[in-house]
Amino acid sequence: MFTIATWNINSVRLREALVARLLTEEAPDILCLQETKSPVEHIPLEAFRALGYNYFVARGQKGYNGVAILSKLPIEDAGDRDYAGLGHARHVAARLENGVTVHNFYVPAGGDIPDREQNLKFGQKLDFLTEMRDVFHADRPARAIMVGDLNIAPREDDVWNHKALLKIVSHTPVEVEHLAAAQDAGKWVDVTRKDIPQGMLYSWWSYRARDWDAADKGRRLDHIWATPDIANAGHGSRILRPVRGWQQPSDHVPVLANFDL
DNA sequence: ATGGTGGATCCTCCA
Repeated sequence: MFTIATWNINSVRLREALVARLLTEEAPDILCLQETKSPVEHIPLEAFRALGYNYFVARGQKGYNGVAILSKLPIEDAGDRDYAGLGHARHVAARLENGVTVHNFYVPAGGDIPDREQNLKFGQKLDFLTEMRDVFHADRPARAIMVGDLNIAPREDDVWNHKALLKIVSHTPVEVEHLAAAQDAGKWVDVTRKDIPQGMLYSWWSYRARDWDAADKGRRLDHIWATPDIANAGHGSRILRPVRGWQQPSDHVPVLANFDL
């Protein structure tokens, strides 16, 4: 059995101590980070190595984006793809010794206006999702897990108020449709919702709320999916809401799942 | 309806 976690850290250099705290308290075998906001060579690895995370695969750039995979289990670099040709570090993959491939994604947020005619970034988000669909369709993944900040809350119970968010980027029908097409193309199973089918689930709360905990205007933007051949091995999903209350937190919290593989 | 916060870097962009 191994545990995998995904967390949009919003600067791994600023929050090195928070990463170390998660690794100490939860000890996932694999931690996938997004928004590292750092060139790979400047990611602080010593504290993570000291905790047993001796394996590391990442892509980065200065100031923006960036994805990394820290692992206690041996992994090898399984490449990346520049989805939508943006030149951003938003995807990296790793392979475990048992043959499982882990994809770590950071889907573009998409700006504020949900219209590709008025907002270039929204179109780029849709194009990114369309290319995910096409890649999964052309080469159907097997024995694969895909995690990350997908920047879409697909279900009505993945947001604090479905009706109020229908025109808010991250929950518009067109985004949900594009995400569903990518999910369907790979036959991906939403492991978090397989394990927790009922009830409101959030993994992100805005920095802009006066009191994020009391207002509780959250969204489930961070996901763990698996291909059908291994999806039933996934269990014990959880979202670590208290992490949002840590000192100088990320606006996202870790999402975890176990796999009996 | 609006503005609210946070991070990195450049003198503003992105979320």
